[in-house]
Amino acid sequence: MTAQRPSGDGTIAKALDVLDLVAGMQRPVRFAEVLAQVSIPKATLYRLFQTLTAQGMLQYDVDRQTYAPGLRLVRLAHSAWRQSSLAPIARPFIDKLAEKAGETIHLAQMDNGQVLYVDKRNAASPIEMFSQAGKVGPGYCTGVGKAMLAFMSQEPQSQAIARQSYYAYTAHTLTSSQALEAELADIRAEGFAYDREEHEPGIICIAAPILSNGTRVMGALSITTSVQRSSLKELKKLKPNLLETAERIAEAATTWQFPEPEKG
Amino acid sequence: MTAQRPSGDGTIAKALDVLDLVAGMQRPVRFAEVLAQVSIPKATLYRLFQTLTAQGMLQYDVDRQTYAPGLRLVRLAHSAWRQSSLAPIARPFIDKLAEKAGETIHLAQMDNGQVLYVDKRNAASPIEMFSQAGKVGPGYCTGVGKAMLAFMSQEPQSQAIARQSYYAYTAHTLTSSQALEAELADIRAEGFAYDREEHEPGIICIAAPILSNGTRVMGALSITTSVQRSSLKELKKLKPNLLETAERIAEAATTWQFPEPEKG
DNA sequence: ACATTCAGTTCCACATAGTGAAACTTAATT
DNA sequence: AATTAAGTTTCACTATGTGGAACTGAATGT
Repeated sequence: MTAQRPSGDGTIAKALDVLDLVAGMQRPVRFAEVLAQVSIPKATLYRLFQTLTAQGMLQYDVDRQTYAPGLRLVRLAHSAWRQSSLAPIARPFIDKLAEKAGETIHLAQMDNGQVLYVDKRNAASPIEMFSQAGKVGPGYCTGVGKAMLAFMSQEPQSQAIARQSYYAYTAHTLTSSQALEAELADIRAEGFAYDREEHEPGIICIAAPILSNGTRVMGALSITTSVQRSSLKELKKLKPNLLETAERIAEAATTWQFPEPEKG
Repeated sequence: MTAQRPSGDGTIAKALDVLDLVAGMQRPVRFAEVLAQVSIPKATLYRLFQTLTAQGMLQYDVDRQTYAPGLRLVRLAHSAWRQSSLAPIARPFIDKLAEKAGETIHLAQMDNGQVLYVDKRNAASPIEMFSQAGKVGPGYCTGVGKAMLAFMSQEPQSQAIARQSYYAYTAHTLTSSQALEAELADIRAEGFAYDREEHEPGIICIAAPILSNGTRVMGALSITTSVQRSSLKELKKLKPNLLETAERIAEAATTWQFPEPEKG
């Protein structure tokens, strides 16, 4: 529930861990709350907060005496999203897929064993901002998560598998690394993944990995629906569309290149 | 063109400055490029890059040998946007205004003298993701920028005014702090601001500040259109709607409170 | 009104952690 | 093969961050 990155050494790592912690609490937090969560002496933590606040990475609410992640992050993330995520490249393909499928599309990438959603297209009710991009989810019980895990290379894969919480969100959640590994083998064989109400009751999806050169995992793409609206069987009909879109995105991503810097 | 925050001391500040720089270049950059821009010795910069990359704040492209802002930022920004921006609170009001106005709505906040867009609603073509939130713009020649500057308190205001670049984007851009200050006086008197094609040719807008308790600037709201579609005169008719929405948002924001932390 | 507690802040001797000049390796260029 | 430029490693130095402890001040209890 605590430690996130390898981290450990370095002032910067420490500062970022604290940032992560604050962000992870999902609401403004008091100094003491954080202090209780970490094994950093009071004075040190205090100075860290000061620095981060001065830097705009944290925002201090004088009235409530709470800290929350600062707006500077939003600005930085804008660049990150544009430059390092698949979202800008994938956009046109996703739009097309969303239209054809008439269901919600998710685009996700791996971040530290977790699923990081970088884009979402909802055929029915459009527009979801940062509220969706940047969201994180579990790797072991989401379609995109499993699709990515299945195709990761040995080393990071086993790390990621070990890191999962295996919390039983629903009756269908895979709750052990053994169960997950078996499932991942299937996914590798089939080339795509199901989410059989494993994360949220009633919510199902099919997901495909986005593989550069057919090997390295860059992300995953999913079509989501509910058991009320549809069924796994029905959903599977979209498999060709999903796989094709995933491939197209992979292709576009490997080709993609930022405009060369002009001299001067 | 270089220095951004007060910064100066502290390893963390240095690291974040570098991050800002990389993000600011808007494309993946090579080590040497950055080295040329900063007054940090090679070895030090090198270690900074290593640390930031290890932390997921930067992403290294092995093939191209370039660095870009990392996905960890996207995750962090998600929290920042939800907790520290006006966007989640303002959303319903903006939706309503967008519908009524039939034009594009921007929600912005101040970040370090610059305008940071935190939300955008486009009546015509929906959906714009991170591509819009997190975007920055100049303070002195945008509607939202001027609206915020006009109502800032003495000290930060003069700082912000001093920091503007006064680059002439168009023939209508205010290109001196004097001209800007005169304009700001008008805006204070009127309670809202125009953008008379000052940032982009053909693009006009009206903007209102969002003031907590009628004084402290929290952000600004604008209705944008083009001279082809409409006119300043036409736009002004929406002034009451704009002002009312801004007030409503301010009200909601001051009332707003995160659910209290549960014990345990 | 006084005592108690707890959150937040400041202090300062100490040493860890970051620094940066220089040397080195590697890859690209002539 | 010689030359340049980009990236990486080394190492002595000390600036920077550390953390125990003492202080302040507000809030709660007696």
